Amino acid sequence: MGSKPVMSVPLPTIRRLPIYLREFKLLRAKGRSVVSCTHLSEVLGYDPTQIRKDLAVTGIVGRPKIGYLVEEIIEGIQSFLGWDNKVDAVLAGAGSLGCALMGYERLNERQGLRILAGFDVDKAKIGQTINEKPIMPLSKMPDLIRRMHIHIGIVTTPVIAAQEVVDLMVSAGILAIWNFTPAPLSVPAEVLVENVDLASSFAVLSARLTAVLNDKTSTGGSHVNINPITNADFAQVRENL
Amino acid sequence: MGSKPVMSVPLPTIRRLPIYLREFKLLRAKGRSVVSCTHLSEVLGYDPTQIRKDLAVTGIVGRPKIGYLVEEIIEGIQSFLGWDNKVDAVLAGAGSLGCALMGYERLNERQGLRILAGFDVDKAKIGQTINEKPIMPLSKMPDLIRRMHIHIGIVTTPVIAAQEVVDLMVSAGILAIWNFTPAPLSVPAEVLVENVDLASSFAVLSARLTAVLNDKTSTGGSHVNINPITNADFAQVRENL
DNA sequence: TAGATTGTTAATCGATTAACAATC
DNA sequence: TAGATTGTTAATCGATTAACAATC
Repeated sequence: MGSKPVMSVPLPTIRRLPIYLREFKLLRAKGRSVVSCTHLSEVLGYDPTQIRKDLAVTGIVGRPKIGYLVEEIIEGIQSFLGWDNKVDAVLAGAGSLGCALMGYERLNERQGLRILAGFDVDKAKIGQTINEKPIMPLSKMPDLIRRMHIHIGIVTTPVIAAQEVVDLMVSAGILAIWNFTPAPLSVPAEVLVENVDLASSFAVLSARLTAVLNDKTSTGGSHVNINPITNADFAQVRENL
Repeated sequence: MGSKPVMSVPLPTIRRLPIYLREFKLLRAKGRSVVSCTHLSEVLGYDPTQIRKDLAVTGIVGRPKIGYLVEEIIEGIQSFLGWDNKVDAVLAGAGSLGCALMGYERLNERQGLRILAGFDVDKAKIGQTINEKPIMPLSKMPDLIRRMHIHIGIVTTPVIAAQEVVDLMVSAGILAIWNFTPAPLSVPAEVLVENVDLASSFAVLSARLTAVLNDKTSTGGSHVNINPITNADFAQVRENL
């Protein structure tokens, strides 16, 4: 409750908190009850001062010479992130990614995100259950959101359907959208959107790898496989089965 | 070829390039042949100056009064990212997320990432094919990486297996790792790692939503559903099937 | 031409890192 | 106590935004 307004907390800090949290839980499992930033810094590769600043947003204070109490800082991070209470969500688009998320128990156990149901327009999917969660017709979604006061909507539809589905979610009262499609969603100012953009992530890997490989070839380095694989190569892959 | 060394290009810029690329392709499909930053700015919500700076890294120059040639800038972005050539990858961990990625044709069509095969230790999965790509025993992975000069490894294993699998990949010659597990991987300095961390992404949504909801309650705002749903609620969900 | 739009240089903003006093 | 570690203030670094001359 005494924590700072979240808007003033740097986004990079928020993104790092789950990484600290995981490490603290790992250390707790190993029986450690106190941990110093020095130690965390070695494991995670972050600057110790940055770690202190990051952890400070939770309101938890460490002890000079000792470090942070593992149990206390775990509670603090979870409370800051809202992961100490279960929160309900709906998911739209029961394709392979959507179903993977519905079956992903860690979201529930660690992050407190409980996906109540998936929604789809595909008759073949409707009626199935994934991880005990039903897949229902999309037409039923707004009513469920309203009746259960659900705040979080997860979008794993084909990109073409994303905006339409989001409009449905928003008008039914959804406040936060976790968007797994590449569509740039338009929502009212008060609705939060967090994008998981695989293309953006892959771009980083790809651009840096391209630069590395170009460097190697231009400096006459080792052999680089520029050409696509041949049919013969593919036959070899199958052979290995 | 004339492009700047990628290390000097800001990471946020690289992450935005695929977003521009998608928009340019959309505009091309609509028959547009030139686009201005002003227009892009309206659609994507970025500052026009930022868009100009971002696009400049590709080496493509726009025309004053006109804007960018759609076809030219598409080529430029793709070339900068290395998406104009197919690149081969292997995937370790054929769980639901791994299989979703193997079946995700857009990675191949848009980003030029061709996943040749998936690897797993589960006998039940080995021998299956996803999207015409075989799932093979993990023990065969290093040999395939070596023989086909594969540079990219995708890690979708359980977190416990991640480091071990990455070690296998690295010693077989993998140069870049796309990590979908929450494990902080340790690799030699020359190996690139890009993490897709669902927990970090959800943390942003979650922390902001928590802050919003706390605000609402403390200012005596509208009803907020704090309590977990009841069994009766769940019965209602099922009823809707 | 006039005006829209570009690329670039300078100013601002925000996050990271360094320096250091406080403290158990 | 002495030394390790904290929290905070100041300095640095990097990204975004503003200002403006160049140009089709």
